[in-house]
Amino acid sequence: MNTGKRLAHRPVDQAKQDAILRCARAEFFEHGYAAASIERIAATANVSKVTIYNHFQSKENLFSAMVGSECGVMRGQLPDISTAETSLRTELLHFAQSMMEFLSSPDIIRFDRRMAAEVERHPEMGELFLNAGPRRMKAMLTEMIADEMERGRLAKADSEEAAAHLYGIIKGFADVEWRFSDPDTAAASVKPAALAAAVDRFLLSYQTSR
Amino acid sequence: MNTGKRLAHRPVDQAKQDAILRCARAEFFEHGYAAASIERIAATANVSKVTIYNHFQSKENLFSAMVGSECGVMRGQLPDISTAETSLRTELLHFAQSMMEFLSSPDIIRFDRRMAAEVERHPEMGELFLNAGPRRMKAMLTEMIADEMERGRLAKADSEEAAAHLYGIIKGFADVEWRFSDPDTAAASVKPAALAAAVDRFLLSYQTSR
DNA sequence: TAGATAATGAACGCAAGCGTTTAATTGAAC
DNA sequence: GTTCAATTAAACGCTTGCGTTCATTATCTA
Repeated sequence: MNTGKRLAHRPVDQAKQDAILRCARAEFFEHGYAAASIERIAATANVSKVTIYNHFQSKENLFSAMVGSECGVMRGQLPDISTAETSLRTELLHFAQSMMEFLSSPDIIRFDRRMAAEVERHPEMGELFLNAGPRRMKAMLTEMIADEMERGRLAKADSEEAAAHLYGIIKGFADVEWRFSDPDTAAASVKPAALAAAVDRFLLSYQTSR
Repeated sequence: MNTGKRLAHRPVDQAKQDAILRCARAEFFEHGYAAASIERIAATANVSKVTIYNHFQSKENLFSAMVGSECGVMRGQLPDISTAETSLRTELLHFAQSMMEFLSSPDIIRFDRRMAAEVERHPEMGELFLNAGPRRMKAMLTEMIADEMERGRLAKADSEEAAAHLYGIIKGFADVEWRFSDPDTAAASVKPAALAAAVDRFLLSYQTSR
């Protein structure tokens, strides 16, 4: 029977697959879906156009694959929430810092921009992205805050709501500026003093009274 | 000499101008700059393609004009900050309400998406948009908060920073969800209770102690 | 009514780019 | 070495769409 067993004499070149996805990412990010050119991707990846059509079946498909892969990468880069034993303020500051570093990285900004634009044509990709990024981050943050409430370092309240408040107070207007300015200078606009101020304001309304 | 004096015998049809801009808006919003079609705009606006090229000179130009006009419209729709004599909490609630209504309207969400995507190719339009919308709102909010600090209903602090905190705590994760989901259902997700909670948290850290 | 301008429709040249086909070449597995 | 899928380059048909030209029609002012 030989069910599915590969008897082939030449395996697929995985390096090419990766190169295609990498170059597709760059092309789609720079030009958007419609204006992206498969032929340009092929040229950049040093690959024949036919090879692209053999691996992925269409432009649509290639785009989906790229987004899926990118979401995977993003998942691995989400800011981690420290589990070290420190003061609450230090813990929150650390989160604020790594969250803002993450959100202000040019890659994430460009990805965010493109996804927002393509959602009109591909609503399911919006869901994909939300689940891989923002909602994941929200869940992590909510859990961390719920823990702190349990532990008594934060006043008991709706942890999901508190997570949104912390997230929002840290971001302020920053993300808006980032999305409409040069992504390569975004990270530089993150001021540690502002992060501290935001965290302190959050603590003022959520910290348990002593 | 006849300096600039119009001796013409048939005036430009302003209605057509407007129709073109209106349809251009729809086309650009739905397909993005690259995939938008001048011919489709002409057809939708019941106008000859040549007429479009007579009024605007190129696709680029038409896009710019559309964005400029749209920014003007947006300016006129920004949430107003009440000057009525009410309690601080009521004032802030009113702002929160109208801000969220504004930001969650499908038009604004779609405009935001498209602008973010086109900024890569047209950085100056990002500035245009920022100045017409977000920065304007930030300035209004900052002023309102500075007034309240002056008046003593809010504790003295950096008013710009406080504006960012208020803006952020009200928004929470909402704008992210909006940007990547169906714009037509966004407005429905605004919960008055959540607005009140956000405003109350803001007041907890900024209201003058009594 | 005459003269000038606005608007139209149809066709054109041109470029880009998708997705396919073909014949030829490469290279790992056996 | 033989085998056979993976890969390639080149060309093709096809569609879309920009921006232009031209002859024609509509509409306003004087």
